[in-house]
Amino acid sequence: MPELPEVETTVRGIRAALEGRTIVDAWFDFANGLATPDPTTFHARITGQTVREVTRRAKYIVIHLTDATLLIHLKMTGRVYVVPDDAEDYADQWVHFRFQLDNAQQLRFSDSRKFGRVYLVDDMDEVTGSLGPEPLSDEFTLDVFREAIRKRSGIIKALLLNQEFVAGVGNIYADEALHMAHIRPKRTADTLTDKEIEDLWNGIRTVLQAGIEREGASINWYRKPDGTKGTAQNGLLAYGRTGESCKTCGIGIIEKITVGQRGTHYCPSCQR
DNA sequence: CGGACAACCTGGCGGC
DNA sequence: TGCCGCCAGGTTGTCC
Repeated sequence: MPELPEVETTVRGIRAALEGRTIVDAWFDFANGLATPDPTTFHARITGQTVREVTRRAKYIVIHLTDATLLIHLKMTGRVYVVPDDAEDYADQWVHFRFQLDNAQQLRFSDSRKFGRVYLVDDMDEVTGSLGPEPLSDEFTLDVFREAIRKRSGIIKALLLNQEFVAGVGNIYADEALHMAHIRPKRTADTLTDKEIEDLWNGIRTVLQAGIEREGASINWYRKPDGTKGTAQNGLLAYGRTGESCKTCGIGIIEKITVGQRGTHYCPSCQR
């Protein structure tokens, strides 16, 4: 489910309810969901810590505590939300982690497929250290992107999904960025012209920014922390539009193929 | 470096 | 209605 725009929307949605609160207890029922540390250490350590700040790095929710950092990765079906202790939510049926706050509210982590992971570490770099640049940051300049592309030879879509190359792009926004840049997903990085690299750099930033402005794409599982849907799915031009007419050129019909084991959508007419 | 593939899990949907 | 196979927004590890 969640890519950079969905995680950013989630972070913005839980920030106010978490910052300044103290975690007084923690509960979970799926041990594999706790990546680190071991359950006993986790419970003992997180209890009593206060939330200083809530941020995002790539697709990770980063909760900075008094003396540690809690990271949550939503993977495909994760949702997090903060609600009163006695509140009931549709997604509760898949809740595997609860963090009890000091104001009779809980941070809940729901995840039907159980792919999501929780980390409690001294330094977030232990988890996020190998990630590539944040595509919407000032550091991610066209020059930086061009130089990085020039060192690569692999299939461009797979490269966009490689979190060590660019952090936060997932299957939806990779397809959308390539569509916007008129580049076929199976092209290899070493065939891209300078113009195409620039268009792709623009495309990545544009589709991610648009995704944030629309508060994420709710195609299937993703919901904002308040339980409602984002609207980015309404603005997609390639992803999920198999068999439909291309809105960009008005000529092609969107095709679906497989690239690197992922469903991939593109217009054979205007993506070359 | 890179590509193919299996694993991790469950739910929803289309087809028969 | 029921069952079956397939698909899914992500990542990691293995093998070649």
